[in-house]
Amino acid sequence: MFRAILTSRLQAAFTAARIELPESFTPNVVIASDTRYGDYQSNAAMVLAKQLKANPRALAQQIVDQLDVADLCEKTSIDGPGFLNFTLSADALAKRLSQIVLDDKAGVPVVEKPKTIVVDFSAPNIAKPMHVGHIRSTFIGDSLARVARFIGHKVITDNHVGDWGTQFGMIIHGWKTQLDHAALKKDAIHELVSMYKAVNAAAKADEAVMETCKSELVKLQQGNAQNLDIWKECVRLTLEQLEKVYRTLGITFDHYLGESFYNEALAPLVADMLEKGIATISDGATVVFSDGSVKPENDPFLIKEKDEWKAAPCIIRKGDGGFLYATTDLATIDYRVKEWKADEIWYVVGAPQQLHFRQVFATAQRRGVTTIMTHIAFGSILGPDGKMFKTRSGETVGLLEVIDEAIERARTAAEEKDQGLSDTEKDEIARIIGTGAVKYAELSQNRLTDYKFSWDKMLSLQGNTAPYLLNAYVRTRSIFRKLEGAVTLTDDLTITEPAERALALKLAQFAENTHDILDDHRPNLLANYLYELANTYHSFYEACPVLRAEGAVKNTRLTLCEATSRVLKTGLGLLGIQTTERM
RNA sequence: GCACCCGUAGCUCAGUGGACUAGAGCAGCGGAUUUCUAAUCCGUCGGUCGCAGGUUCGAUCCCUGCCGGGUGCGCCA
Repeated sequence: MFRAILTSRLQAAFTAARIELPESFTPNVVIASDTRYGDYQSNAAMVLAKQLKANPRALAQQIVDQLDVADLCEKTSIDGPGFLNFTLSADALAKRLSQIVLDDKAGVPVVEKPKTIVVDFSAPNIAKPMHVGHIRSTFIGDSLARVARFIGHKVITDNHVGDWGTQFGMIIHGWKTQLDHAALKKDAIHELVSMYKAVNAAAKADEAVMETCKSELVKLQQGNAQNLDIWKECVRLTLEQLEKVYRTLGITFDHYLGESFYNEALAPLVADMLEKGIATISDGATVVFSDGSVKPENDPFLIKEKDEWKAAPCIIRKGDGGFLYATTDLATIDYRVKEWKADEIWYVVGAPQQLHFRQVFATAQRRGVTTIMTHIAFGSILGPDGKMFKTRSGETVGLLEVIDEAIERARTAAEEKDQGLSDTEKDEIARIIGTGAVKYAELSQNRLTDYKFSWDKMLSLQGNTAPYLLNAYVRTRSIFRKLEGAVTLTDDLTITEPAERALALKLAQFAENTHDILDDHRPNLLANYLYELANTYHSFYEACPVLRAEGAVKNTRLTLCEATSRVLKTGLGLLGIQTTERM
């Protein structure tokens, strides 16, 4: 990576210039946002000057005098108040280009210290409607897992399905009284969900129904054979269908350890916490209170009410003996730490659950867990009216409906284009473009901002979308199909045209961009990068004929096409998006 | 009330470990095609980066306080 090399050269220059660096100071090099001054830049001299109370430009000059970057840069300059700007040489770019083409990771280095990372995402509930939030969790989690794995970490994906909870009281009651077996056979999830909704409504209206549901739940929890069988069947049917959905989306999990997997661990866990004094009994429930180790305003176990900080404990066992979400989460952490030796656990779960995770993480830490636990939060998907899309209101947007519609639109577009493809080919291309469009619509956005759900935007085939990126890829492949004769790609590269240079530079930056994604767990940085790359390639494509060129120029351009092809395929793959040779 | 997230162009959104004229897409307008796939490219129109202070040579970005929207806050998940 150019950025890493420049950083270490800068470091060497500080040493050579005998500038004493304060502790905690490391020179910082970034990709220039404005290429007029250079390709990479550093504000190290300015930051350091402030700390040393020196003149930034003079300090910058001292550094530049000792800086050895002749093999990389054609120009190094000091601009403005003391910025160091680096302009790469055409040779360095050409060399880098050949590395990208020869490397099976398109030039992305692996991390020095691989970690074991558990990624917890998707987590649909059995027999409860999937809400649109599952779209975000599923795509963001899958992409982050792919990126982490790609750069060398050991990644374990775990679908923590909601297969045990209060919804089963209603489901079992519904199963016994109003199940439509024919409908269940046809579409299990659909029938279970509509049954759940019907019973939910009935229970709200009629206290007696609610009581029956509760008693069915208690029977299930006590191990009643009939209820256990119904529960098992529900889980089996739902998982079967879910796997089909995941297959369509190209998403896989290493494990499906749902909530029920931890049932046996809950009672001992609570007992242990009571014994250790981490938990106490309060109003009949078992809870965890603040230990006063942090300031009240940062304490997840406190809440201010009328100028007074009051306890907001984490409940791990209800007064009636039942366990909760937090209890299961704590048991799950134990398992992941003990069995999988997780260094990190990532929870890709909506922002509203932030407080819950802060409590759970703090509790786990008190129990001695040192694994890094991160809540990778995301915002809500809003309806067209700008309000929350909520399942309770009845408005459910099925993930499958969205995907199907997207595939159909892509199919229509493929039909209109008519590239002389067979129906089977068109079907496959429509699937890739359709699912890719939906995934890209999600992943190209900052995960924290709420966004408005829009069919048109999600399914659009124009603008900053998956089809745009795929089209760039298709253009690279098309050239190689028409190429006659063999070419040794990496021989004799000569970068001269501005469009060639811009593309080579952009390609080189795939490495930095890929590594940056995990700094803040943001796949949209990769999406943005790929969009810029596709855009740069399209411009290059218009400006620089490839097949009509000759000699070293043709060779260079073909290498640029090949590198673009690889980076796009690899990068889209990290977003969970497949590529297609034609479209 | 307290905590967290968000507030950037008509619409939908990027961006920033503090710089130079704040970027895209869509929508609008004007161009480019006997094509290496136009699902493309080039140009143009469009913004006091919610408001007010502070730190700074310099703030959309950091700090404080407001305003607006959203979410969460003891026995749901």
